[in-house]
Amino acid sequence: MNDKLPLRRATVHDVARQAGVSLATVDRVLNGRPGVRPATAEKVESAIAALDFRRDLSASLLARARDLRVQFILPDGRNEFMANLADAILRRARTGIAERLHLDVVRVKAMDPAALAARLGQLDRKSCDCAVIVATDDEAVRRAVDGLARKGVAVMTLVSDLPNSARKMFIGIDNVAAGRTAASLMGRFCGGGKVALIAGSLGLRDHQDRLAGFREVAAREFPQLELIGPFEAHDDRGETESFAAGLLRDHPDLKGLYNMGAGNSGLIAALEAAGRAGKVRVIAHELAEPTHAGLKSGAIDVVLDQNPDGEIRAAVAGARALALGHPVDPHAEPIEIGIFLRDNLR
Amino acid sequence: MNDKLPLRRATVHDVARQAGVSLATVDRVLNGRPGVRPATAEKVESAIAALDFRRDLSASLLARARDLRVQFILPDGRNEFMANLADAILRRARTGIAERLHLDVVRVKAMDPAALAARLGQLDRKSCDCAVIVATDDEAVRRAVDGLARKGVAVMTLVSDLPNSARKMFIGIDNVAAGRTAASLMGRFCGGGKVALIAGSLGLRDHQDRLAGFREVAAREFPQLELIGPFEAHDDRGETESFAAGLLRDHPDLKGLYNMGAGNSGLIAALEAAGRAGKVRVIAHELAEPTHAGLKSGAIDVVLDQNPDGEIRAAVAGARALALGHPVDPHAEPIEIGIFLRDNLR
DNA sequence: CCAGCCGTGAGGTACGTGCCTCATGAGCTA
DNA sequence: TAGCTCATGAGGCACGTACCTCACGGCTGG
Repeated sequence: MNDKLPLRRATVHDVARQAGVSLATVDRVLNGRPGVRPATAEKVESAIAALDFRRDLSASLLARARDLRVQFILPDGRNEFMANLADAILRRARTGIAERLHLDVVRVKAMDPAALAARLGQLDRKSCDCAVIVATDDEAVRRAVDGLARKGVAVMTLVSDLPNSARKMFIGIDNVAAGRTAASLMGRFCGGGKVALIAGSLGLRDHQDRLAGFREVAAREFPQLELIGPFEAHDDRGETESFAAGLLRDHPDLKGLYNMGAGNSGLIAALEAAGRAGKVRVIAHELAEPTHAGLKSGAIDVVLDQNPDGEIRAAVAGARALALGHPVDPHAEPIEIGIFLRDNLR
Repeated sequence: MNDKLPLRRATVHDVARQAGVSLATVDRVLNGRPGVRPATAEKVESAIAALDFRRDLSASLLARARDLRVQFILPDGRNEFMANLADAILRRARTGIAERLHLDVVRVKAMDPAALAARLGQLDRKSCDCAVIVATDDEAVRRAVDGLARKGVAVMTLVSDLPNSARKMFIGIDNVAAGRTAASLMGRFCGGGKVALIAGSLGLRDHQDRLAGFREVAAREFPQLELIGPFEAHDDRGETESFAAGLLRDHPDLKGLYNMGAGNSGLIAALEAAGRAGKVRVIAHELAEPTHAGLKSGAIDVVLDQNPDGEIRAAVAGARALALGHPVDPHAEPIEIGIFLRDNLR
């Protein structure tokens, strides 16, 4: 009989009783509605603390009778990683529907800050609780993010961050660590010799970070490596292919190649055309169709990956926390760097 | 006005109307209660399909007014990985309380099938919706699992599976792939030479699998490696230390060492005592305190890891699916093999 | 002194599902 | 044909929270 009481979770009713106020007042405090004297609010807060009350998520979502709406904004283009990210979102959306979670994806022109800012401007509180963007580091985007925050829409950055803005959270890997890891593996695989570095664009924060990490470890632990580059191939298949072809021609003794950006299918094509696939140690990023094939064939040795499903999971968890008004650490969800060889392909 | 209708999710009421039956009948079908003619059930099923109805999780949990109770049973002892797993469960339990999720952990004597079976026998429907166990491959355990299933308690295996039992699901990494990965890295790091293999026990399925994977790739891709062992050190720190010490003494030319089991602090101690830390390539399993330290100091080169938080997340998701009667693929949640070097330590 | 505002209490409905009881009618058996 | 079982309908309460209206008393300013 009374043995069930200690097992029961505290409810708003318990809080009201404990605080000596009415249910309505507890409700006002809990949901930040006006009309409560600070002293009264204080009583409620301490009752909440004393009872260890936590709002019941199920009931809460049910009572609002409204989905949590999360709007993802990704760059468009032929970038396989972004396509995988979009797929992961759609997958999550299917199971999310049972948890009152409505996920939506739009693509905007890649590397076009104005397009991203404009799309952000169209969002509002009614249609969207949280926007998740792959940020371009730009003033217009920063202003759009801050504007949205003022309108009450939480903004989260994904993959690429936007510091000094009103974004509530960043989800992504530590790209400096990824660069360090690449250097560490490359150093042990090659021993010494020439290693070429290719980036998408040095204007992208994540590529910059990878480069910095690689250089740091290469200099400290593998001084016998001779670094060539970095070069920019703009995440483009064709450009990467022709560039890599030239590199292989000019350096018959090339031992290793680290591609920090996309365009890996071009890279593989160049290696195969030169008959050097499997002879040059290659480290690339993002496990997508081309890199998967490259690992299998032996043209690529290692792929460093940020798991799209994991990132989406973290983003959704963050969005939910933000929407429910929980306090959130901007970098609370460290995404693990996936390392793939031919032998642990998923 | 009517623009909201297409946006609304279907409810049981909609299903009832569409199927031309009452709410009660829909409820009977949904919850597998008796008293529905097959033909009628069929009508309900097709209405569900037509409307794409999914039971609202929030409402469902709320209505049961009852937590989902998940009982974890882990081996006891000084195994750091199991301790980390227990910590991960407690962490998850704290946030789970808001989602009507009650997680509990008990430890039973390690490598003692009878103890595990006995503990399983104490569970029942009332106190537990789902049991999650690190299985020992044994007949008594298998019988206990099957008995529990008959009592209506779902059983899930974690880390180490129990095939040919009534367990509904297995959560863990692909240990054969882990072994292959270890061999692939070891081969590239060493080039050739003597590599020693240490397991906890060859009676453990996961260690067996790792061994098989390692041998497969070593034989195929790195025939110049000379494999020594496998030896059994029973996941014990002291035993591993003395054994490794002997190994290092007997083989001054030892190039690599793959420890498939626990006891890594002993391994590191032996390496340091012999002055060979950093000179022998070492690959170990599970990122815990000793292996973390080993990576940092350079005594260990690579740690293959199964992320405890990820495994618990998958286990909880699976438990929820099982409890709600969703169909579940026994191996639906592939856990990624984490690969850690000094450079991407979390 | 009264109008007006503010803080608060009281009580209700709704969200979608789970689970219960009771009634009804159809089909079966003896 | 009485009595039975079984499939189904009808309806209601509960879960814990969100959000609404209305009322009441105290306080303030003019």
